[in-house]
Amino acid sequence: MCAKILADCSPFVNLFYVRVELALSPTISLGIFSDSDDHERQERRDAVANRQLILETAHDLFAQHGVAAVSMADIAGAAHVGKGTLYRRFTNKGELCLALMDEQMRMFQERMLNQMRVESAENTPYLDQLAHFLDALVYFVDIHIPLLYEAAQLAPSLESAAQRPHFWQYMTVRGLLESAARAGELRADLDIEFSAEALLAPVNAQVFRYQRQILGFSLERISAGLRTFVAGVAIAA
Amino acid sequence: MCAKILADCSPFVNLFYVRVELALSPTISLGIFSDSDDHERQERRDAVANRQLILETAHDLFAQHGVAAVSMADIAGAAHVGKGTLYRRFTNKGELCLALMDEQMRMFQERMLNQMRVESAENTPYLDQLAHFLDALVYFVDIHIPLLYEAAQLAPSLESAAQRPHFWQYMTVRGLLESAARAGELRADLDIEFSAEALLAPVNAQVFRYQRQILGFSLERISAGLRTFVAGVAIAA
DNA sequence: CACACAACCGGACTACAGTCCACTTGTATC
DNA sequence: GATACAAGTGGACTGTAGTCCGGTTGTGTG
Repeated sequence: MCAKILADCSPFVNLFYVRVELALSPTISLGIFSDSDDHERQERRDAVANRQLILETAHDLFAQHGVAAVSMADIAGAAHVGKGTLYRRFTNKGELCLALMDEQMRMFQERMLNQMRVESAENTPYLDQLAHFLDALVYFVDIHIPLLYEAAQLAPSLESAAQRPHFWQYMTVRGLLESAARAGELRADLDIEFSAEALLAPVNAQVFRYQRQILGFSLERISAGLRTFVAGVAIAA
Repeated sequence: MCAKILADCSPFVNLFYVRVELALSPTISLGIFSDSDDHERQERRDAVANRQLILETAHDLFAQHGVAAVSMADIAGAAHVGKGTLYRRFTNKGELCLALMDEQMRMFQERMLNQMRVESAENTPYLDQLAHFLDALVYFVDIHIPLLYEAAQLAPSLESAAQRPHFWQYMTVRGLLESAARAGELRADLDIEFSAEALLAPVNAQVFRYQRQILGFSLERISAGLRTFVAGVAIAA
């Protein structure tokens, strides 16, 4: 599925951005690009209430004891809900973690999208836009690292939703690199798809957490380092 | 502990290489740099036999059913050994996976060490050495990715042994970058420690597996991409 | 309003990682 | 060879993720 979306995508940042956002919206489970009223049989009212209840309960428990220390049974218990109900709403703990940051993720995407629109209008070089994006991403990831890390560890299958955060990041970076290439900002020989992955690799939850907690890198340092690597893919000035 | 070793380490590649290897040898559990006969009370003969038996059994089961599909209980059962015994030898599944590739890892280190010695003698630029190292690493990681991935997922604590493979890779890359810096091959502003991490990030088991299995990148492609990124940290020619 | 059925719910159940501890055995010492 | 005890051993036990299924309830249709 990812591959299909990827293949279909228009190279224009703004366009595919919105599309990706749509495609990955959790309320629209099927019908990838159908944009409005596919009333795919709504969730029942009690189910919606439960989802909300679970999310709030999980949020509180996570805040109180840390993500890793809270079990699914704990959440179900605290929300006075059976485990079956919990797992019907969120197929695994990683999914729940992702759902918990869904709204903020959405806002972050929105913000980045806007920023890129503005910067494009101002003719900011695409590689600068890329650096700005990565900078913002570093700070965003740092805030949500407990949830992101947990989600990454508990992803059962590789194709699964745990890759969702990574996916739009990838599409964005790739889009910016492609734009940069068209604008002649890039070294000619560059493998854009690989480069997008490589630039995002240090922001992978596992890698990022290691850099922060074991190596003690500051956010500024990581961000600056990434900026250097972005500069590395530019044509020699 | 890692931090300490790291701090103490001589910047000379060859030296710290050997030291790291020594320090991380699984048979020498304590006494980090004591180099020869600390007869730290040997394992009992039956224990040694069991370790071997377990390793062989695990190897066979993994080969037959895949790493993920084999449980610790399976291994214990097939080896006619209690779970207590199994866990006394290998504190978790990740540790067992690492032990399983210990010898080949050792040989790989040896090979790389030799190669770097030769290339240094021939005055091969350090950045070229680095590219060669990363190239070899990509192929090595690919062979052992099932074990490496499992080990990475099952690492309980960050400081734990699961970082062992990463650690010497890091020391090597960092050492090469430092040598390159001294030789004036590097951009002046470069953050060497971060760069070492960033160059290795695409070889992180999770990231690497994603690139291979979902994105379908070939080994050649990854290797070539990394080479480009190494070139990116060089001074403009 | 009554009916049907899909969606929902709770909690018992399985499978697995990892711990614990009472018991056994190898080995160093005299 | 007898003794002491550290090291090793097996398997019962705990805690957690995730599945399953019989019973319940909300909602669209006549």
